[in-house]
Formats: sequence, C-alpha cells, structure tokens
Amino acid sequence: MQKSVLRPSVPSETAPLSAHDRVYRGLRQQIMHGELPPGHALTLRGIGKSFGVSMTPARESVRRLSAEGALTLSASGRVTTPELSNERIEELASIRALLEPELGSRALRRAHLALIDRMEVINDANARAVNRRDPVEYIRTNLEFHRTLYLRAQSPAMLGLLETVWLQLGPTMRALYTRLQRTTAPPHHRMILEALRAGDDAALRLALRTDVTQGLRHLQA
Amino acid sequence: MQKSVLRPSVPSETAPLSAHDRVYRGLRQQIMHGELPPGHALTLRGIGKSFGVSMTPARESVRRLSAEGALTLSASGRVTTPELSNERIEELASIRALLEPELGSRALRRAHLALIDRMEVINDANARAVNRRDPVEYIRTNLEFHRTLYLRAQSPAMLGLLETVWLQLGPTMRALYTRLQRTTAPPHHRMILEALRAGDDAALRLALRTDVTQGLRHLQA
DNA sequence: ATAGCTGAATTGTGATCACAAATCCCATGC
DNA sequence: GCATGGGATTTGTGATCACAATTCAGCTAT
Repeated sequence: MQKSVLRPSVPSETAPLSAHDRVYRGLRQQIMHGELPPGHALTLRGIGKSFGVSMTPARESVRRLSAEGALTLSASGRVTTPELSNERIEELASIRALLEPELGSRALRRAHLALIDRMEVINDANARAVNRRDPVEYIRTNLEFHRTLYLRAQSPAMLGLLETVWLQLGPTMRALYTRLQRTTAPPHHRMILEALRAGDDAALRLALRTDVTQGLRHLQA
Repeated sequence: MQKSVLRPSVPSETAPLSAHDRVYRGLRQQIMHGELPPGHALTLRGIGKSFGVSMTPARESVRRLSAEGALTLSASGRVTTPELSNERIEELASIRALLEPELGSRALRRAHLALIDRMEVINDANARAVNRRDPVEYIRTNLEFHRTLYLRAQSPAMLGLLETVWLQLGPTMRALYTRLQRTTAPPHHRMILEALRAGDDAALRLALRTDVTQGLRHLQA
C-alpha cells in the first residue's frame, strides 16, 4: 500500500532490509530462542499482519524456515513449529555432539584472551537468566556463548549447518526448560572456558560434547 | 525427504504435487546433479516459463534453494548458482568427511546383503558413466551410491544436512569433472563395499573419508 | 579506440485477488 | 453424553499487476 520510506538521512545506516528479510529474521529469532512452544500454529495472514506486510513476504519466510526445519508444513500447508520425536531429538543432539567439538577445536587455534573474556560476560548473563527463571533469555545467552566461540573457527558453512540444528531444537529447548525448572547455570561452561585458557584441545572437545549431550539428555518425554 | 503424504491407495500413486514442489524438485535435481555450471544465472520469469507456472512458485523455490545454499542471491536479488572459493570447498569437504563416516558407521550395523548388492549395481552404472564421459550421470550415480548406504543409517536429520552439503557442491562438482577428465571409477568404492561385507567399522570410516576427500582434493583452482 | 552517459528493456518485490480445500462450529440425532 | 453432518469461515495457492531498481545496449565525446 505505502512503501515510500527511503531515508538515507540517518548516519547510522542500517542496510535497507527487504520486507521478506525482516519477517524471516523476526520469525527465526522467535523460534530459535524458544519463544514459541512446540506445535504452535501460525498463519500466513497472521504473520503478515504482525509484521505489517502482506502475505507474500510471510509466505516466502515460511518456505525458507521450513526448508531449514524450523517450521513444519502439514500436508494441507498448515504451518506449525515442529514437535520432535525422541529419536529426532537424540539425532539432533548427536549432530551437535559431532559438529560443536570440531568447531570448538578450530576456534581454539585462533582464540585470544578478549574472546574468552567476552564469553565470560555472556556466561554471567546466562547465569542471571537462570536465577531470573527467564527461559528465552537463558536460551539466547546459552546459544550466544557457543556461537561466540564458534565464530572464531572461521568455518561459516559448518556454523550455518549448526545453526540449522539449533533452529530445529528451539521450541523443544523451551519445553525442556519449563519442564525441569533449571536452578543452576550449565556446569560445563566453566570447563569450556578453562580448556580454552589452557589451550587444551582434547579437554575442550570433551567439555563441549558433554555440555551439549548433558543438556538434551533430560528431554525424554 | 519432506512431506510424507500417507497415501494408502495405489502404490504407484504419485502425490498431487503442488506447482511449487515440482519447480523445487526440478531445480534441486538440476543443481545437485551438476547440470548447471557455477555462476549460472537464472531468472524468476525464466524458471516459471520452463516449468509452466507463474513467477510465484518460482520465487518460493528460489528462496528455499538459496536457504539451502544451492543458489546465491546477489544484493539486488539476482539468482545464480554459487561460485565457491577454495576455502569454502575445503570446508564443505571437511563437513562431508565428518558426516559421511558417521552415517556409514550407523548404517553398517543395519546393513544386509541385499543392500550391498544394490550398491554394486549402482557402482557399475557409475563406472559406465565414467566410460561414457557423462558428467551428470556420473555425479548422479556417485551420490546415489552414497545415499543408498546412508539411508540405512535411519538418521534422517543427518542425511538431510548432508544433502544440503551435496547441493552446495553440485555445480562445483560438475566443473571439477570436466576439468580433469576422469577415466577411472572412484577407486575407494570397492574398499567401501569390502569393509561393508567384512563388517569392519574402522575400515569403512576410513574408506568413506578418503573417498570424499580424494574426490575434492583436486579442486584447487 | 575507450570511457562515460542516457534511455530502453529486464528483473525482483510486494500487494491483491479468485478459488478450492481444509477446518471449525454448532445444531441435530442417536 | 457423544458422535455426526452441513454450512460458514479460515487458510494456503497460484496468477497478475504496478513499481522501482538494476542491467544492458548503443551512442557520444574526448
């Protein structure tokens, strides 16, 4: 209807996001951070309305997200967040257990002190989210802790694949969190940080692997 | 791989494919099998015309495929097949080297003789494609050889991730093939089959890993 | 010859519409 | 009480359109 907003004025120039991109990013974040429970239904018109666009960008975003496994399309085209079977959860966990130690190991060679400091800050925020019993913030900081490390691996394809896995687990992680009311921060984060400081590859791989599998082991429905 | 439409009727019943699905599958196959060279440009209207649909389903397919890394969107929205850097190729190869031994190992426990026979048949077709110097058929049978094995692993998420990697490599594999005119079938396929017959997990992992890295090592531009 | 410029054609984007299928709701009947 | 049937509503699909941005061809000026 009205798309006349070309404002090159502001110096803090953010790239002119297309409508599709805004919707995609918004939905993706909601899903990955566990803001939507498993099985939550969405409609194209509803998505469009909530982002202030027509259904065309909404449809494209949904296609894209369902290609990444972040959304499920029923045979009739209905859109929901995925409800994962136990087998699927275990499989996704073992993929994480395969990829994350590899990414961590690659990052280790390039890690510096500033990186570890940054991870500590994020880990503190994570601990605070646990105390506040804030599931979304907990998931967000937890993933950011890992992503900050893996970004250092300079392996964008592998990180992209991993984020796909995180996406698929988003709604389930939320369900997990509310099921077992977590009271302590992830215990292995400290081990990860120590292995990084020590430059110990084997210890880092082990710490990452157990951090990943530990968290998802309790998911048995 | 995606919608499992339960059709209890005729076994040869093809599900009523939506226009979007037909376009998606068609394009995906062209890309994965190396029918398009790297950097090949596509247009939404052109895709629509060649599949007999409007640009709407074409656009959705392109979005989906670019989410999977099978297509690249320029900043202005132009669509091309990806031209991978050497670093990217190496990274994708190492992902294959990580995932494929794992899938093979999982399949090994469930493998039976009929499976190995089927793989031999595919491998023969692969050798014939080499003799005929048919790049598309070579790539197709090569991937089918691997997929036939991995299907047995009963790990759909992991296989899905791997197919994403294959997709990204499709156009590049075609360029590779035409660059070094292959004259012999992949030598490690025999080792894979023997390890399967022997039930030797370590040998299978090694054979798969070398088959994967060997094939892509020559890709240095 | 080559670099630069201008107008035409091409191309992606997002909105809207018609339509059919799926879903929901509620009254009816057992 | 519970299943059932039918009509209204919701919902996804695909086509089409207007529009802006990009791209390209051909011409001019140096």
